[in-house]
Amino acid sequence: MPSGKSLAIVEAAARVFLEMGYGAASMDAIAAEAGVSKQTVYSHFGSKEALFEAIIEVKCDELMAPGSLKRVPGQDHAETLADIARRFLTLVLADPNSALFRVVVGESVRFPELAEAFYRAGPTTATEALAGYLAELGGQGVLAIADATASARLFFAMLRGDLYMRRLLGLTPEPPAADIEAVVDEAVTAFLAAHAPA
Amino acid sequence: MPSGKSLAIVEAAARVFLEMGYGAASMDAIAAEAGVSKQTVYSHFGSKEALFEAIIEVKCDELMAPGSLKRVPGQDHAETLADIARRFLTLVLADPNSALFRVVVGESVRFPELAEAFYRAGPTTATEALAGYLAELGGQGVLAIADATASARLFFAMLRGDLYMRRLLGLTPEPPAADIEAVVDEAVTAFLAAHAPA
DNA sequence: ACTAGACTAGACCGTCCAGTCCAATTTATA
DNA sequence: TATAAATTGGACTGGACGGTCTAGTCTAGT
Repeated sequence: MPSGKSLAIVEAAARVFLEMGYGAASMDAIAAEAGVSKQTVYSHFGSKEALFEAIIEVKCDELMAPGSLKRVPGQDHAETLADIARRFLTLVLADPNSALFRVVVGESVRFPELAEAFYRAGPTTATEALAGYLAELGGQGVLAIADATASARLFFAMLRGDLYMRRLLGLTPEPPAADIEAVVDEAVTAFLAAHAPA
Repeated sequence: MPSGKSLAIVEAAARVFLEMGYGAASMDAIAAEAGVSKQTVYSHFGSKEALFEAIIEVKCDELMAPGSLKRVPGQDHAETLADIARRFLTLVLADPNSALFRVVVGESVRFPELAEAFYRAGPTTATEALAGYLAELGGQGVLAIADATASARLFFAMLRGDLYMRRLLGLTPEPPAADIEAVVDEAVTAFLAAHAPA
């Protein structure tokens, strides 16, 4: 139960960490951003490391909260896949989330456990969910799926194309929906072609 | 013409920066690693920023030095694509290179020009080279290529799958050739299926 | 031998920052 | 209202680090 103060600290810390990275973020800046004294920060979270870890874990959880795989019943598989892809890309390319990823990558040497937590919360979870759906489609003969997990990974990989790379490097602002749609179309089309049943 | 000292500094700085990241790398550590006095570091490169930029640019150039697209004449297109993929993945997953990428991503806020230089040296160059080849294949009717650049990007995206992600997050050591081969096979197969001529 | 320039070792300066301490003040609770 | 708990703000410590400076060494070339 995050009281007002505690919540303010978490949110401020997230803002500062994601914007400036771990090294460049100072505890004074975080306290100021939270409108709270530094001592209060230290009584809620014992150290900078602990605060950072807490923030990253909270953000990882938030990232996965929107269940990312609610299927609409009447939909055919192409549109369902497009939906999943759209939701994935929108989430992953959004500003605070790509900033989070940048920070986790940048600090993965200093905080390997965080990188692992991120990997579990993100890629692993998403892959497993999609693999389940693909296995189902494979069973129905709608698609030719030899290895559902591998296919799920391939699907997400196809979505992490040039746009994703440019976001990762901070070269592009959050893209408009149309740009995302183009990537989704291309990936879904190619994926379906590559998994057409014999 | 890097004299012995200058070269030692560059190499030591590369090692330290890539291993520890920009923030955690101290100039004292770099000097010590180079077996050189700190003053010498400062007379060769005026500041930490300048040194970092120099190192990253050198590494970006090195990264692209192995021309990455020498085609063997008698080879069919599937094997050529597999070759390109193999070379790309081996390069990109190798230890110093993925460390470089991690650092560039992590510092892309503080050093946007470096991120841009990296993007140009890496993704842009590779994509253009492959797009040229794909356009050729398209012209011959070997593959159905509507947008050569888009297809090239898709090809590389397919290669940046789970293994790539795990390397990015520092969760896995440099993978054995067999692991790379599996990714190559999967990607090439899917890519060919998605671009089969009508 | 003389000189010039690169180099060394390490002291040193100023700054920044994580983390502590504390006296004063607010807030909550009974 | 009285008391306990949480918070504040700001001074402070200790240490790391970027960068400078200096006194002196090493090596060539002349």
